[in-house]
Amino acid sequence: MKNDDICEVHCIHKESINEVKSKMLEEETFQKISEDFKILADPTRVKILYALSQRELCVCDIACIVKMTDSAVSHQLRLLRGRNMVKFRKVGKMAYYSLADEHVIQLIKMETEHAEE
Amino acid sequence: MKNDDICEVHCIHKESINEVKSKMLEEETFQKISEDFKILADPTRVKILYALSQRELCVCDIACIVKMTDSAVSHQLRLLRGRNMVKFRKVGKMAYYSLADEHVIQLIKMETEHAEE
DNA sequence: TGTTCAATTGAACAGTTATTCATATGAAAA
DNA sequence: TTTTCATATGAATAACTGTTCAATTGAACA
Repeated sequence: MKNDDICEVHCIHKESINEVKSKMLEEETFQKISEDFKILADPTRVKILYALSQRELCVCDIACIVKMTDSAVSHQLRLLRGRNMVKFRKVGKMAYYSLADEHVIQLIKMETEHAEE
Repeated sequence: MKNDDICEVHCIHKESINEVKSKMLEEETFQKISEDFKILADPTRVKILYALSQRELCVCDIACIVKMTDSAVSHQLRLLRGRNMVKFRKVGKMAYYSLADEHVIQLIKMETEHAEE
C-alpha cells in the first residue's frame, strides 16, 4: 500500500501518528465537511443567506439587496437549492425564496461574532 | 449611483428591501466571514486542523496522517500560519505545529455533528 | 567541511468557480 | 395571440486555488 510508504521510511513520531490516526474521522466525512463550508466561502452566498434569514424574498429583491444581477443571484440560488439550504414557492412569474436550514445561519452568526474582535 | 439603479426600475417589494437592507452587515464583514470559511473549504486543511486539535505534530507527522506530501502540507501550513490559525516552535530541523485558535475546531465539530444525520 | 535531512519556497499546471452575456421559459397582462 | 416581465439556464471567460516538482535553506552530525 502506498499510504504507509509515505511515512514508514522517514517519519519520526510513530506513537503520535498512531494515536492521532486512530482519532481521525472518515475520509468521506472530511470531504463532506469541507464541501459544506465551501458554500459559505463566497461573500455573495453569505449575503443571500443572511438576507433570507431576515425574511422571505423574491429573486429580484435579493439581487437588489446584495447588489448583483438577477442572473448571478439565480445561479447562486440554484446552487443553494441543490444543497437544500433554501426553498422557494412560485407565485405567478415570481419565486419567493426562504431558508430551508437554520443551521447555516448559526454558523454565520458564530463567525460574525468571532470576526468582530 | 449604480447601486440603486439596479433596483429602482423593476424591484417589487420596496418595504421588504428597505427592511432587510437596514439589517445587512457591512460589506467588509461579509467579505471577512467568507474568507474565514474559505479556510475550511478544503478537506486537506480540515484534516490538518483536526489532527492538530488532538496534539502537537511535526510537518512530517501531519503529512503522514493526512496522506499528502511534506510539500503540500507545508504550503497549507503556511496559509494557516498567515491566518494565525496555527502556531509552531522549531526544534533543530523540525517544526512542531499546534492550534492557535480553538474557535475553528468548534466550527468543525459543529459541522461534523450536523453532517452525521 | 561536507553530507544528510526536515522544512520551506517559487513556478507551473490542472481543475474549479463566480460572473457575464445571450437566450429560453412560462405566467400575466394587453 | 402577442407582448412583457421575472426567473432560469448554458456557454464562455477570467480569476483563483491546490498540488507537484525542482530547488533552497539551515540545523545536526559524521
